[in-house]
Amino acid sequence: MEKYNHKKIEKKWQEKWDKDKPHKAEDFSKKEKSYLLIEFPYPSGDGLHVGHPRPYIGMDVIARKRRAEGKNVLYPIGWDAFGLPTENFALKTGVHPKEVTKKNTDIFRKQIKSLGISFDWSREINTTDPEYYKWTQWIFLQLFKKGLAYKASVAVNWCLSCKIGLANEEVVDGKCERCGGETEKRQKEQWMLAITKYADRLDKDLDDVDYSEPIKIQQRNWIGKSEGAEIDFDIKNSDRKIKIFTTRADTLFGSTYMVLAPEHELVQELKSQITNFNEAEKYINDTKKKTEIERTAEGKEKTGVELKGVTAINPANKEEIPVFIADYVMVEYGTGAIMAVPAHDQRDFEFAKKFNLPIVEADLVDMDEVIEKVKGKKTIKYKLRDWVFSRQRYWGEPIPIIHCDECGPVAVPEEHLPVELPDIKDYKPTDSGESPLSKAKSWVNVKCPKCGKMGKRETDVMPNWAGSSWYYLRYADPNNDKALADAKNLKYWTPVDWYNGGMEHTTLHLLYSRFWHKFLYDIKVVPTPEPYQKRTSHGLILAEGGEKMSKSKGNVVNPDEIVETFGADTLRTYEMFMGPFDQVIAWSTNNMVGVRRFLEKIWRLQRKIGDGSDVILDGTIKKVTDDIEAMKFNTAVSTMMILVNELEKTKEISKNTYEKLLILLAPFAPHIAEELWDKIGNSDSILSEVWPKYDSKKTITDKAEIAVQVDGKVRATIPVSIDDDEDSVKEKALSNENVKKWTDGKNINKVLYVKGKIISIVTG
RNA sequence: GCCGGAGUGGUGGAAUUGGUAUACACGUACGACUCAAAAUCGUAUGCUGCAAGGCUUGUGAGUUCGAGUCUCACCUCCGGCACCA
Repeated sequence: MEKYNHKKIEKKWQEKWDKDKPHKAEDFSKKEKSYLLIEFPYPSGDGLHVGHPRPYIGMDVIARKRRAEGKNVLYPIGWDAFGLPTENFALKTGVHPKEVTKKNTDIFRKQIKSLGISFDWSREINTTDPEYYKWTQWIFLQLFKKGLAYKASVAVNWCLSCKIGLANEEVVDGKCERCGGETEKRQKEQWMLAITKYADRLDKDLDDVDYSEPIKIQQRNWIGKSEGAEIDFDIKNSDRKIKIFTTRADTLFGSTYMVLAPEHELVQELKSQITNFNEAEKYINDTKKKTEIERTAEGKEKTGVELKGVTAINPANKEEIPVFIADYVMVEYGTGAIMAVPAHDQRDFEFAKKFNLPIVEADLVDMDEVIEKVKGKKTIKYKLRDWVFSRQRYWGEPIPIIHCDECGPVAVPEEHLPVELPDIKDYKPTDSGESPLSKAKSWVNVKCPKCGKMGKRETDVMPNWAGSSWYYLRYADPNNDKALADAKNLKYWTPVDWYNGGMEHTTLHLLYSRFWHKFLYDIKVVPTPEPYQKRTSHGLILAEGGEKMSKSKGNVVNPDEIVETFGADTLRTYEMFMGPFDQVIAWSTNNMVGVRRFLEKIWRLQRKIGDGSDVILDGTIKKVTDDIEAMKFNTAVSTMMILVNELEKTKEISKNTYEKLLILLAPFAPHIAEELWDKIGNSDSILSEVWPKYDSKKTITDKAEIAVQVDGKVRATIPVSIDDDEDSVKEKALSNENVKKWTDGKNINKVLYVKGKIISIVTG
């Protein structure tokens, strides 16, 4: 018998799959469709590390199994290739981002192919391809036409080192999500997408999809739906009112002062009435100067200034109460103003203590009655903010808008799409925040499509989340030049049946793409209200010491080396076996050895094929089948290991048993499965084999033995058969020698028999 | 602070959802094969004890014939959110 030579085998079958394309999905096939999706990678210059393919392998196992079950599986791949690292690398080396991207995707493609993932490579897409981003721009224009893309002057989170404005979702602990650098607020004209218009549906429709519970909860928290009421407070000697939002209208009687956000416009409007306006103005300017980190780092110590001369009237008890500005109230949320109830709110309490304000317990009253009495209005507020969509960099999709002095922002006519990125020499970002594209004068200066006068192109580009917000639609029809995808294709393939990705994208990509999809649904481009029927997540793979893998720490495990020395099948099966799929786990090359041994055992089993009787496989088949669908890949593998250990002990095994084992193994270790399938005399590929069925009656292991407990402790096991009646089993248990030893001289109070499981004897 | 998730051998982890805790794998020890080593195979391996037995799923209580699993309180770790009214 030849030795198991993974290099030879894996090369052989990968070349065959490349040629025969057995993983190609068929549009409009009569078979039941199954659209499986992983998050398409960003092709970085470093290539893959061993953690990247974990989700690809997991979904590949499911894809291969479902094909064997007769489904028409779409399992596609592409490249999310716009973004900063490529641009930064290009800036450093002088190589154009386009070329960097080409080089990186070539490396990634080669690496992924070396793992034998069954992607349908005929549908490969790339977000930086003009034929692709043409449709990203097209979607933007539809948003623009419906008023959901608009330009506004907003305080954006500005990353000082990337020199780029960030969306709220991209700021973590006041720092840039990408580079970890400090951010500050800058007032800038930005393109915004009105995701808040969809807040309600993005929250509510989570009821209709099969996402894992933590994902739903995290999205709901981020959307931050909060039901309450808006109530107007009169201002003494003024016809203006202060509108507040509260979820606790029932505490209105305990409101002893009010707070406006420093940036609240009412502060300026009441200027003439405020006797200490200089003091207030200084506080407002100080607040503006603070970066996000400073504002939260100073944290708990409350600051503020009373607006002297301004007195509000509590509508519940008509009491006159003072009005403050303080930075613990945010302009962006609610109405930017609050009624403070120090007896019932921790923050108000701290503030009241510091400023010696009265703390009054509110009587328990009915919320609805109070709202009605003070003529309040029930409303719902969300924490979700509109999406800052402008980026002042080069390597992104140009926003297809032309600014005209006469007409304002005008959409580029659809027949002029794509607006391609101009080739420019200098695409360095600028401190002023002006996009590098503004330097391409001949590109920028164009005629207004509406009036024909000279106008200027928008020079901001889209964020890297744009192309990924709809890519799963393109896979349904990747080469269409009339539409983002043909309606027929979308009707056949969408929604995505199962989408697996990282938990870190829950409030970014996942939410953004749900928003775009809902919009496309509203304008009747896509046939379903939700893009993804089911969403699961995978755990990160850490380095051996339990730290995150990173180039700088030098602890990156390269899959190429593992494939070279152990083989792709070992790598694949180990990544499935190492632990629960959704859990963070540390890499261990030592532990991987066990999986290699397992595959070698299967390899050697081929010698034993002979007259052996069929081993009852039903239990194994059921367990592997169910575990794969539940993503419990680790126990699926261990179930096969148990079977293989058993087969090793027998002299001869039947061909049928061995073949079934190979079919079960194939989704995990496809190369060795194909090779062995071929070696034992099959002319067809194992890929055309049908997933084995099991007899569910035979999977119930009618245990030959059950345990006997005396006073809660197992004292014996006795043989029973499924037909034994209760009394005879009890009789058998009580007459057992070991049991007698423990019941001797005691009263037997109770004997319980749980069929097929246990006998419990209670003595007194 | 709030919202999730998790604590099981020397290690990664199993446990049919209330029914024989520690499957599977790594590691370790001993044995077989070998001149030898590697590979492979076999046996053992939660702790304690010569043994019978006792103890054991982060800690403490509770429910139950029976708890890793359910309830309450607490501790620790991981993830998310955070002056959000």
